[in-house]
Amino acid sequence: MAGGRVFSCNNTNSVGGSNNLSVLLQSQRVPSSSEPMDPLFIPRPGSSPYSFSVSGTRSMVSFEDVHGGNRSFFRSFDEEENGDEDLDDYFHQPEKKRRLTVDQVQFLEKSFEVENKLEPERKTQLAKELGLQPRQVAIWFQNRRARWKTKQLEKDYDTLQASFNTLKDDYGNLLKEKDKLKQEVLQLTDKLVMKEKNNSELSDVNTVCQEPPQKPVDSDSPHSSYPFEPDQSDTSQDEEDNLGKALFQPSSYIFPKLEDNDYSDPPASSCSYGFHVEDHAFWSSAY
DNA sequence: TTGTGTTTTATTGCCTCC
DNA sequence: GGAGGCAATAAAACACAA
Repeated sequence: MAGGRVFSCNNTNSVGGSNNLSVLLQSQRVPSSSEPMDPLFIPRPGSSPYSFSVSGTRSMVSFEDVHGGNRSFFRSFDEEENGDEDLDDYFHQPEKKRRLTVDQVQFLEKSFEVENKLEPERKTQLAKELGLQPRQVAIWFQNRRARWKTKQLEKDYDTLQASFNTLKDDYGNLLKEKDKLKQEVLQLTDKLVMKEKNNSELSDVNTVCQEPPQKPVDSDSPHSSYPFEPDQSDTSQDEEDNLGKALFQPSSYIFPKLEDNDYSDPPASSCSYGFHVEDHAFWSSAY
């Protein structure tokens, strides 16, 4: 193991330590689990740094720069438990990594919830309260922030995954909708073509059966191509004819043949649907 | 009991800020 | 330049199946 710090003071609570510790702490104020902690988690004046129960896990406490009170605290426990012969081992063991007690961790967790950054004052205070080195507290917060960040990343990943799936579904639905609409447009186009075909056949029959026009053809007349127009007063019918004519003039188609990719790149104006510029003018005047 | 994977504590080196 | 944060990593402690 790298590093030269010695946090020795091996206190393995699993050796019946919790019970002894409880006895030892009987005279001290032990908050119940339901008792709310100080909001900033700076323990009350006069309360002991060990005023929490140790719930029997295998945990150890290290304390390098708090030899005074804390060491004597644990010496009391260990002397009771193991006797003097263990003390030498106790204080001369090679350095080992020590887990914090459950309560120390709980304390730190609460404090972390309040604020995940550690100002020097709070660090010192927490260290004092928990009987740890300030550096240990700092390290704990650092590692805790790293764990929090990892969790957060996992959450973010899940969120992104979920919204990706939603978007994917939406896209699939839109594709289906697009195909459906495309089919509809094709059907309507066919219908219109058929209708126009019938109309023009009917018109041919009329031309054959009727006599030539009596009136001279006015070349300036807007209806010059329709010499057999009905009464001029019937403007509605006239407009209808013009509309039908405009719709199927080669230069101004309203329903162009749809190519496979004609939706992939929307036109400059998504409302044009393949109209020529002059067709827009026509529609403006027609309505 | 042991092998193995996971979690926790701690170090190191680099970076940023004051 | 020192303090503090972070990422990467080591290593001890722990959990658990076989």
